[in-house]
Amino acid sequence: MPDSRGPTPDRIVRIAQDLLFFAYRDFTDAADVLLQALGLGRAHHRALHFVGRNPGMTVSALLGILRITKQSLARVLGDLVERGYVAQVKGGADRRQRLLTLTETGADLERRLFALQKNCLAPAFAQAGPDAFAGFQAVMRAIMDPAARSLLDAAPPGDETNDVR
Amino acid sequence: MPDSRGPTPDRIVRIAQDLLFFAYRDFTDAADVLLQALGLGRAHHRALHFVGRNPGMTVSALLGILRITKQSLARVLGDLVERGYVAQVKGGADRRQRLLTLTETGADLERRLFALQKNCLAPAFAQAGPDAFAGFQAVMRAIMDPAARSLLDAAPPGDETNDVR
DNA sequence: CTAATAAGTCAATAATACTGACCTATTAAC
DNA sequence: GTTAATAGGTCAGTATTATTGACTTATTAG
Repeated sequence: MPDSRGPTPDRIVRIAQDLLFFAYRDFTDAADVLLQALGLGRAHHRALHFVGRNPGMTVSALLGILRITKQSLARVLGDLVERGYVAQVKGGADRRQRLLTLTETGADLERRLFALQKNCLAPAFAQAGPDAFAGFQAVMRAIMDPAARSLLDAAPPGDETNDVR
Repeated sequence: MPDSRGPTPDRIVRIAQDLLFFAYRDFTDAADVLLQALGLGRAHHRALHFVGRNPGMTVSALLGILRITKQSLARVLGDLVERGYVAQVKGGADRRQRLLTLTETGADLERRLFALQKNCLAPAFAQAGPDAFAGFQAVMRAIMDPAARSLLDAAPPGDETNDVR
């Protein structure tokens, strides 16, 4: 008799491993041309992205998201501040904190990097359709650490300076 | 009047950036404990994974998938061969080729690493449901390079030694 | 006043990757 | 059959991103 069951659980996980590797590889590759032209790396892009998404965030919060050490972040953040992409201001409530924001130049760079990744992602979502995107979102959220999930839920909608209104 | 349109395209791309970062971060983290205990890194895991998925593949094919240089792969592959996880045999049709396969020890290690990632992924898929997985797959496939997509389609189903039959 | 916390810093090291140059064995093309 | 291209390997030097460990400065909290 034919096997009427769908793919086995292991098959599904195998497929997902491949999907995650290739999609992430090509997603991150998208911004590399611009980064390389500026002498920046992916670590800089990640920091720029999360500061842009969470203006006024603390250094600790950024460390928690990136899951790297303070010393690793120091180099990256130092570069970004030195080049005028990121600004640090003392916290109002807690003056030990250095709240991170993008400068205008930084926001501008982030938008250009965003545009490159949008070129990669937007056509994919358009082709797959809204239902597929909803499934994608549900799966990706379920894969990630619960802490990251609630972090996304708590995050402000963020500026949408790229949107045409 | 309320805005009846869904999220703007830019909003969707912003969300996807976060989803890709966090899901990939936690997916890759899952196998780290075992890798570290063995003194191996993620690069070793990636090589082991793709050789396991494509037994008898050429070195060139692996380089094309990983998108690293021959010299970078040399270290990783050298470690794996030296430790008896990967075997190289001369190609039959083209004897310049060194076809890559996992040894029994290598397949065993790969299964243990697989189990760790399965712990991360399988519950997520179970929770999200089969329709969500289909959407996830459609989106991830659309994100990746067409070459990678056809590579997945061409790939053999792979052994499923982990499956309970 | 003392503890803990937020952040920064110096130094050494590891993992992963790169460029460039060069070599061997084998296959393919003329 | 000589030549050119290909598959793979190797040596040397360097860059990026990350680590551990030790220590310092502000500032806040108990």
